[in-house]
Amino acid sequence: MKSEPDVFSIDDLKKARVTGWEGVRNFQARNYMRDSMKEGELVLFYHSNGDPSGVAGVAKVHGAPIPDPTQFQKKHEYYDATSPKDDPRWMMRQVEFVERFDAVIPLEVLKADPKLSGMPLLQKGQRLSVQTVTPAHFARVLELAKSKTQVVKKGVSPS
DNA sequence: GCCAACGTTGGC
DNA sequence: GCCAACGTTGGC
Repeated sequence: MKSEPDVFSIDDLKKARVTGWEGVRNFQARNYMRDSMKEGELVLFYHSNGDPSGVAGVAKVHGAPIPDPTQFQKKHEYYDATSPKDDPRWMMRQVEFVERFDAVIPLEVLKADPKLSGMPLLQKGQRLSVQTVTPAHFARVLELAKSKTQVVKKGVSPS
């Protein structure tokens, strides 16, 4: 699941502990949340438009699908006048904080890893904010998160 | 800020 | 049902 860290970061999730994944207005992403996710499943938390962009931690699916409340809030930027109250168009999941990685695993590192080849996140042009991860890819990302030999991006000073 | 890639909308 | 126009995403 992707979020812009300026808007909602892994640290924000840690503070909140549980949050509703509001604002998804893409049908495929909605379908993944509504139909594919199972309660208790783990989620990679991805920072998009980050510095760097990459996987920042792990969350897990909390509870059943529920209607995204913002679709009915007139003043809200995610308001959708066409969504019927008795049959909400936009369903979301709640996610619970699990883990914050010591460092974001940069997109560049993910792309360079042969074991992650074919991962949907890494496909050119994909923009889905919610997408699938295979168990093997998931395990590999966790491995990278634990690895001390993680490639350090050139030109980034240590802090 | 730029721009490629993509989803959605709406005219026909 | 096609497709141009438009808006958005997100890396860079």
